[in-house]
Amino acid sequence: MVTIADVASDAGVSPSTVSYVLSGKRSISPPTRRRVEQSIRRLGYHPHAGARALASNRTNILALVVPLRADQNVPVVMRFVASAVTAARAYDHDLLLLTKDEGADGLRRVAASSIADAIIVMDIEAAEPRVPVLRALHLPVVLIGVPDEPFGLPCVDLDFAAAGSACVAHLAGLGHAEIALIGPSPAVYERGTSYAGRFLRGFTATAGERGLLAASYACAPSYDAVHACVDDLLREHPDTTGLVVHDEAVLAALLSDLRQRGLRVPDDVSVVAVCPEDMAATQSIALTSVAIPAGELGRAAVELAMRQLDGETHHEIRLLPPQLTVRASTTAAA
Amino acid sequence: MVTIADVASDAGVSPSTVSYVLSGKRSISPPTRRRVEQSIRRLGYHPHAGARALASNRTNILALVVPLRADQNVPVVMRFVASAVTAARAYDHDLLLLTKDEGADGLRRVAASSIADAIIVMDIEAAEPRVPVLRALHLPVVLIGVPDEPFGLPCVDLDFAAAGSACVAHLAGLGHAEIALIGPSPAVYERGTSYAGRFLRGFTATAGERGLLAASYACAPSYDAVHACVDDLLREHPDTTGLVVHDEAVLAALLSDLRQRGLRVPDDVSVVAVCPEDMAATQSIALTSVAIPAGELGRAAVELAMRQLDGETHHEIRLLPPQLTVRASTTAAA
DNA sequence: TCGATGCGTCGATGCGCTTCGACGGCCCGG
DNA sequence: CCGGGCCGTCGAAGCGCATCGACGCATCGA
Repeated sequence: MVTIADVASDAGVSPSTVSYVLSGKRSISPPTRRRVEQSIRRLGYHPHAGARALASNRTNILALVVPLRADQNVPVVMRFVASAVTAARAYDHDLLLLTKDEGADGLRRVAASSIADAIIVMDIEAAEPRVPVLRALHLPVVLIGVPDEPFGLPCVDLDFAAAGSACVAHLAGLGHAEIALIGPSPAVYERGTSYAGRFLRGFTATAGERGLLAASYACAPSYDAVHACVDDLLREHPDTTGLVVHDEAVLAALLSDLRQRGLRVPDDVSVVAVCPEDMAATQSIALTSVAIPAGELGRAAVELAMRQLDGETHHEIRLLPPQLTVRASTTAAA
Repeated sequence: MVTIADVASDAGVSPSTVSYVLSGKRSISPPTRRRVEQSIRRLGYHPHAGARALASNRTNILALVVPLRADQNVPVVMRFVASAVTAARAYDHDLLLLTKDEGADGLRRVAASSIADAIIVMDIEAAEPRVPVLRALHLPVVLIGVPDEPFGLPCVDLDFAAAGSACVAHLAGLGHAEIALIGPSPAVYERGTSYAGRFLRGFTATAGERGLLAASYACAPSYDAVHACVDDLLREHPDTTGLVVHDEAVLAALLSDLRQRGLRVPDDVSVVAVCPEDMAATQSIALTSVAIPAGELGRAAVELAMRQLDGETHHEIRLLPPQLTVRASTTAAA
């Protein structure tokens, strides 16, 4: 193994000088710096992560706690993870993956063993039980999602209320008078995931302001459940002409179900989806949608973490504004 | 921070005794062990990961290199990651996530900085350029997928040749005489991903043995591409009654396309899919399928890694046998 | 009864790095 | 021409742990 001492003797300097070249914490003369950098490259030196962590109390590792239930929203989680690991690498950090299953003990373990410099937690519930634990950790934390009581913990999320609002406003602008929300499966509501409620509130409030009739359904992501849900919807609100779908897992089934019923999109029903961009574009019809900016969220979360590591204690709640893109699935009401 | 010295003085023993209690590498009398364990629990002691790594040359971290292209096979990757992290935890290890984007340099970095004890690499291509690098790393490595030249590196994968074979055998058994394979998008073949070719070989060989007419198409995962692909298929092989779909991204689009053409599944065409179990069950019709055992693969990969860390150098290539489950999408030929 | 054996525990050492204080040489102002 | 200050570099200490050799005590056979 190549150590800092090897580099030092190769470059004819002391180990501490090499360290300072690497960290930039003291000024080094250009010629010396150059010699050291050459030696580093030539020997392929990389500091031993453990030794560095021991001496500096910094691991250059970010922990990310993700939900790995299969029922979850897999593509969104995956995109989030992808952008987080990329963003972390841009700050010269690595990403350690933890599952929600490990619970509070897992968080304590990670903190106590100094395995990571900060923790990013996805899938935050409204009454998030991990919040007190996270606060007691004395470690930088970033939440993806907004619990009812964030207690000063920094949060990042899509502004779901505004997203619900935007969907309704779009349909209202097209002259639709009766609309319905097809929300995520009942399980999501039961779990108390905060975004579902926030979206629903934005949806309902704006429908009220605009004077629209607005129903709302929760639907599990299976063809049968979707079929039953649409049955209910058409029975209870036969004049519905606008649909807002807040669950990407349901999209394919819904579009297929509508087609089988002879309901054309957008001629008979306009559909607005809340889903990742590329998903909206690759359904059987290109969907007007509010994007779930998983990539931006991942980046933002890492940024907030890094900022805390730099000593800023800027306990903000950053809600990304929704972006509605009009595609082929919505049109003016008849 | 609670250190081993704190535990030691709390329990009235020396630090080394605490260490031996933890590692079990020397025998400790039951009373002492009990006192130490109590102190550990009471103080909430967890060894400092960096210090442990420095002293023992073991990090208790496994690195996992995943492809994070969006075009990829997201649900399968996610399942794999999920099971790998769970399996790793069962061995008291954590999972560090790396992206394929980092390439060979990333592998060298991880190895040189002793950040992980072993590396698991997904998305192996037939002519995998990373194989020589991985061999030179002097670190335990496990490949998910089988390159043309594994050179002694342990591999885990589904036996795709057998899977292709099983699909054909199932359709042949039902009396289908003319079948077609709808394979992954041309991009996958171009990249030289090894599993696509192996599946195709199994498919073709068994079709030959059984005397079936077998065509094969590569299809990108979009509704348009699927439509065009089915156009070609029906024009060139109008008597096809059995379809093997080896790309889960294409499934929903294909089923929807067939329905729109008035082709009923399974009455007019039988469909066998290669996809994760739950995906097969949640399409518009429950699909006869060969499972992609992402969970088992993740577990197996971690096991092979741990085994190498235990000193075994059992450079095996473990191909999991395919499991075909008959569901509602296949029936006897007319 | 005495030496040999083995079990349970301890102290010291070192893993590779960061960081702090110190020091020598240089430049500048008086 | 001399002293003070600054810049660039070095040496030493210590981060928390695993591990090795050593040691004391009890046990057993001769």
